[in-house]
Amino acid sequence: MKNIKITFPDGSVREYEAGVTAMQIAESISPRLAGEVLAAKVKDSNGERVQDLQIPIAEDSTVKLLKWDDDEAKSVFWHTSSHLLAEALESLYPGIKFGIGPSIETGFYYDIDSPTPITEADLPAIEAKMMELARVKAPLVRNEVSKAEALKTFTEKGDEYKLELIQDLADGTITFYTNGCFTDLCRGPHLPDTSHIKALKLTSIAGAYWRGDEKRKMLTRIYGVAFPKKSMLDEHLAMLEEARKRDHRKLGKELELFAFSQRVGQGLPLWLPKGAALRNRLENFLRNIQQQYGYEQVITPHIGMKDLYVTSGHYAKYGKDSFQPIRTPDEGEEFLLKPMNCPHHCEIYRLKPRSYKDLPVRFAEFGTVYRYEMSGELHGLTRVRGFTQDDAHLFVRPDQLQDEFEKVIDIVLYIFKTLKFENFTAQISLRDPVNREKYIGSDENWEKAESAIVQSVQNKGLDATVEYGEAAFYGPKLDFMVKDAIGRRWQLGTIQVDYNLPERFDLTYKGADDKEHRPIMIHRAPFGSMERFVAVLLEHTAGKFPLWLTPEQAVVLPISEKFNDYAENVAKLLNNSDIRTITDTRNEKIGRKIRDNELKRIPFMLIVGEKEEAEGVVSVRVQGEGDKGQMTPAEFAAFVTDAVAKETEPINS
RNA sequence: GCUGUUUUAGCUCAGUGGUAGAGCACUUCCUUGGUAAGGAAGAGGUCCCGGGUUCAAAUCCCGGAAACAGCUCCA
Repeated sequence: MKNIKITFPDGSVREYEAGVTAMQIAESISPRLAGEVLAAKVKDSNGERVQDLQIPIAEDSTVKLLKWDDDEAKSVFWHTSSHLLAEALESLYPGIKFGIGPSIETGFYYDIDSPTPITEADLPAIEAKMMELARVKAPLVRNEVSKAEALKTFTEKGDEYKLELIQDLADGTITFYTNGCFTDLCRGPHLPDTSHIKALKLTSIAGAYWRGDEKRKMLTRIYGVAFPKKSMLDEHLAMLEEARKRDHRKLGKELELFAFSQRVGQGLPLWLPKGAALRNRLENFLRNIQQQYGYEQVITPHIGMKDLYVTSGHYAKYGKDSFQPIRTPDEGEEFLLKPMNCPHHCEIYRLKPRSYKDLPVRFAEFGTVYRYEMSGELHGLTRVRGFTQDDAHLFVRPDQLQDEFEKVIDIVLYIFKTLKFENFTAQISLRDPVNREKYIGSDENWEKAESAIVQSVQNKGLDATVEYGEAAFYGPKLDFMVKDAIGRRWQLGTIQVDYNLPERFDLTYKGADDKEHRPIMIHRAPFGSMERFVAVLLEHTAGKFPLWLTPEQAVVLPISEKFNDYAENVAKLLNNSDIRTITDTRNEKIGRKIRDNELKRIPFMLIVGEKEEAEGVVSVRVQGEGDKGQMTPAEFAAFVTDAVAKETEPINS
């Protein structure tokens, strides 16, 4: 028997007989490893792949034995869990048909078409069945089958969904996996057997269109998550519970930042006094930065003639699915609520002839726009029908594009740094290479714009993913995404190159050659929208905003009503020094006042009683930390002012 | 928009075909205190909206709205 060399991630090499399996390799190293290993990542002359532990390895390879801590192992684990779910469903609901059942970021799901409806109430019974089946320690058996065989199997079973999937596969690449009585069309890989699954929870049930197509049948999707240890499941559920407490919709209500009213309308947020003040501070913060970068503020109306959007091309694309035109007493006169600010800004650009020496021109506006999002899409402040973009449009010469694009990246990164957003990802969105007809503009311009973005990202050392097919219909873009409390991904900042609108609005500038040239437009919004940004900020900070942003910075707590006057004086003094200070003069004990104000997340509590009044000081308590000793109100004001300045240090220092 | 669930006091939520409930918050009174909930009394409701069934509907049925989860969509 021939020997092969297996190289491990640490560089060490061992020899095995050809045909050894990853499981046998693990066993040869240690029994404990053999117990923990879930799958193997094998790299040989055919490339790198994750595969079953039982697949023989025939040639010299690099092998990584994957354990739970590897994300790839988790995927395998959850993929097998979805097969376990299917097995349980098939035994509980005879005649059930299956769509697809993959692993996802945190868990797995299976799409099913059941003859009897399955509801949330049925989930515990399904969980119990799954655990029962898992304990049997059924191996997952891999079988390679021909397309004809595969078709025959599922024709007999009467599962049209699997048949449709098989039709799309090439002969010779089809594999089945069987666990217990359940056989599924599946590429794998899988766990060696189901006994690794020690704890699981079916988390939710919802409809999902077959193959993601809203014109096709809606299947039932059951979501779940599974773990190799019970304690891991408990931890995971506790984490979800914690995350729910950070939900911006809950915090926004508790902290009285924003609200919705059925009478005002769906998806139309009402900013309450504290929320509005917070938003104003954010806007001023960005205004200051933009001023340093040479932006000019403009203000444009909330509506525009329908013709404006016919010119921009938006009417043709979105007209039917938007808020419908506003009519006037004048026959045939129609206005649209503005769904974006760019057309208005283009008109400002057009107002006078521009010279190449004037460029770049940068128009910024906190512009409120209205989009008729489908009702099922609305979500707290992250997806609304009326929102304010921190919008700006830069009109640049081709030779300025790169530099301007990079400066916008600088602004976005500065904002994220100031607000301590560390877990963002950058995504370059390019055209779908197949469906080019979805996009307007010439190939040449698209290629220039796409390469400008890719180059800028490289120059800034940004780690960005590239997504094809995610570009806007008028140009490619760079988006900055963050995750919310429960792992949903939202786009915040966006920078988009646009060759299209300058064309449609016939924007020009006079070049050094005395000829008319076409400027390039950059749309950009570092926050994305004020609404979404505040939502994400709320979830990131769990409502404990940085000092410079927080609605109330300090609250004065008198020990008893006898010191209310002193408390009011201290608050007045601090407010005069621009420290946002309130008082709590309720007839309550100090312990009660501390508790209530801790829960309101006010950063500083200033406790005043007999001692403090006599000495003209306050006792400072930091939210979440406790007593920090005494200082005079003036010292406290200086301290806070200094802390605020540090949080919002200007870019150039 | 689609599938499913939900909607009861300012908030969080019990509840039942026959007089509407709790805790917190609120008001008043007592208490005047030293670092995370002092005590008592009181007030507060279109039980989401509109129809139907019934002697009787907040509860059952139908329609609608909104919220939530997911899908689809996102200039």
